[in-house]
Amino acid sequence: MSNTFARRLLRWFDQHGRTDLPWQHPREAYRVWLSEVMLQQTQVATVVAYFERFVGALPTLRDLAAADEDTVLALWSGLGYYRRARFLHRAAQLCVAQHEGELPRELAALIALPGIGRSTAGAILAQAHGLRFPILDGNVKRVLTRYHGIHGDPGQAAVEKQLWLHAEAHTPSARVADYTQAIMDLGATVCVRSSPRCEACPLAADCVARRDDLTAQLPGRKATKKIPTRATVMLVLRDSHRRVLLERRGPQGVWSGLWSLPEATDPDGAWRLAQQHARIDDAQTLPPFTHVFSHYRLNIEPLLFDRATAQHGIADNPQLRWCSADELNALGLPAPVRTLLLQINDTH
DNA sequence: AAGCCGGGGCC
DNA sequence: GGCCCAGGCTT
Repeated sequence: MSNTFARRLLRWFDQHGRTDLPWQHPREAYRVWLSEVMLQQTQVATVVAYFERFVGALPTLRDLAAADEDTVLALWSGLGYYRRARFLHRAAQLCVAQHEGELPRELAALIALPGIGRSTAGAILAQAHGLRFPILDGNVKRVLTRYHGIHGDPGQAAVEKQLWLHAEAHTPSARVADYTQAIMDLGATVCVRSSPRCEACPLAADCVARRDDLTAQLPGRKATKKIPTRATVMLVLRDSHRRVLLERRGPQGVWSGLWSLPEATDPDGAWRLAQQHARIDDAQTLPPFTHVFSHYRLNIEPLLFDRATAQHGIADNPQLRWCSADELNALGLPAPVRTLLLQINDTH
């Protein structure tokens, strides 16, 4: 094999690669796909428990396709980027309708499914089927920008195009599944963002960043932009049975499709809204807290309306429901809302 | 090309 | 508090 890059990487993988990840046993398409989607912008250590719970509840693609959306979102709750779960669900249903209940084995057909881009499609083909397709995720971008000494933000189209060419050139035709895992493992455990362990790297001998002492500069970072702050009042309407009123969020915006607390822009609006849903006597202001998203920070002021009496007609609205603490577990809730409700249940 | 979409871990 | 992480979709 003239491909010394892949050969060195595979030799390293045989000694130091990760072989105990749950989606490697068995390494089949549905599990690889699920892991890839969960791992989009979420770290391995966080994903493992979610993955095992998810495949425990929905072991096959057909199980996923047949599940209702609340079940899928509940299994996803806490992972974030909930659109990923909705795409996953829809893609599974498309596979049942169009591909005999299996993921297609063609790149274009995979990319045509919602939530699967070129890199995720490549990972599925390479890992599950041993087909020679490159991937280009955050780990591979870091390894390649350093190895080839490529400057600039890897998110820029021109830089990314260059990286795809390198990724393609390095991918071997044998042991593709192991190679794909190997280059991700190298990025995750050796060629890490800060203080990479170059002394342990099989590619160090001809790595440009290593040679020129540029590992701290590469990969280039995009200019940081400051994020705005928004505010909201969250209504905790609780009845005499300690059930809380939840409202399903719409299809647009953050937390789409999740069950959350009714919201108002200010305390006056909160009172008006609360009175539409229930008869109430008093409100208790709870400590405000901040939740940070990637693109803005949200100041949350919780307002507890205890011993509320539901107005008639609420039960007829499918977007509203009174929930006991037990029922919360079966629903997809935003992480800060889940945390808030657990705290209130403990202390009030 | 830029904006949108969560949450957790780490320093 | 800033930054990053097995990205992809929409505008």
